[in-house]
Amino acid sequence: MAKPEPSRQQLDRAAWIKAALDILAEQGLDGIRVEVLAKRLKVTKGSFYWHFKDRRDLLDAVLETWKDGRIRDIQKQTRALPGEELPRAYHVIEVYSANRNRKGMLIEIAMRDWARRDAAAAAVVEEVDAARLEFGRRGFEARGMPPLEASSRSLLLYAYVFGLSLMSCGKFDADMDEMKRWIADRIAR
Amino acid sequence: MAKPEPSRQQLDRAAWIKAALDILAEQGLDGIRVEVLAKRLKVTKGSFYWHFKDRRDLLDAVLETWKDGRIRDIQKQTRALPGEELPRAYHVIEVYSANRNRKGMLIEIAMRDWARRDAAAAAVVEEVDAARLEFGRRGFEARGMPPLEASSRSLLLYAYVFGLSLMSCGKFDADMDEMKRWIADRIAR
DNA sequence: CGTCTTCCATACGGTGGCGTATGGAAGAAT
DNA sequence: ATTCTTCCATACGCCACCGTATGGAAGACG
Repeated sequence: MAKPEPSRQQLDRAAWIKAALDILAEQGLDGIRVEVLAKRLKVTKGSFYWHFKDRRDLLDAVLETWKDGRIRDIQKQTRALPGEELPRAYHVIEVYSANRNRKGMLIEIAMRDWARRDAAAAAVVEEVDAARLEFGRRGFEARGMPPLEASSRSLLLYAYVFGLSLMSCGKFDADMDEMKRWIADRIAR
Repeated sequence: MAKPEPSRQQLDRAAWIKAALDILAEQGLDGIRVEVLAKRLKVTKGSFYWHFKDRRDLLDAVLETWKDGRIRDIQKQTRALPGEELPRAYHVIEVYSANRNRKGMLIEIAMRDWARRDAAAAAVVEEVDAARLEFGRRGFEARGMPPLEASSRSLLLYAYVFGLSLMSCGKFDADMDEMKRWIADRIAR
């Protein structure tokens, strides 16, 4: 009565997409192989080709799933702290530049590497980026900044955050936390 | 008398490495396939396995070649504009965020994607990043900034530059040039 | 002129991955 | 209980790629 399909653990498209996103974070696009996913899900590819037309079908589903999640995240953040634009900017920097949300950042990178070679992926990434930049721009404008400055700060914020995620700045400096705080102030204040 | 090997066009390791770097920019690490490179160089893999032990041998050579080139670039820039630290910072931003040097930026991304999966690549990227951050830090310190601020600005500069390269900011805003100038001022001034 | 070294071509076996075809198990429907 | 539908297993052909083995061309060298 509770679940719609409680009886036996059957795989659906969502399970394959989730596994594909895991691999995407671990190994990038070229790691998403049908037979590898099947082994990981402990089934055979007979199951895969039941739920998906082919590998490309899965990849498109992965793109859509990721895009929807990112857009939803933005909307959720917009509702979470209405009117509190400055803390929100710090929150974005904190979330994306920390080591938690590591898997999310790995997917971000893999997505952008994917976008270099695939038009569909490029379109999705562009859409997500545009939404984020617009979200940031509105936040800065709400604090009374002129449009150019607001757009610039928003671009600087996201470029910094993504750039930081692919600089292996492991042991550059022990004062990394203080540096990050200085930078956050420089971007948001 | 001029060239050491002028007689007939023979391939050496450098030719294979250059082709590998081309593919790396176009398709990423997984595009570097022995037989694909051979076809592109219009030879067979018999040649490849004469010059290289195996595919891994080529990949290591690619890493070394790229690292040496990046380090050399830094040293060249240090000599080019001695004492002119502020123009130098703007120059870095200009070179790395423009659409020229596109291939170089593509390799940067591919390199960092590679570093996620390969310890040797991670070590090389970390070395290059450390050198660049140190180069930037010295520039800001030479302008009289305290160490923490100099390090932070340097980190912000490179994170922004690399982040920008993987944001498909194609049509975000028509005033991209003005925004880039605003950001450059914010980072360097 | 013959031999040696350098460099590449050819041919082969092996692996991993894609997509298809077909059969079968197990619950749902009647 | 029989049939139908859903979901997965098995088996197959195909291709791309890796690495090896071996032969051969062409200049260097005596």
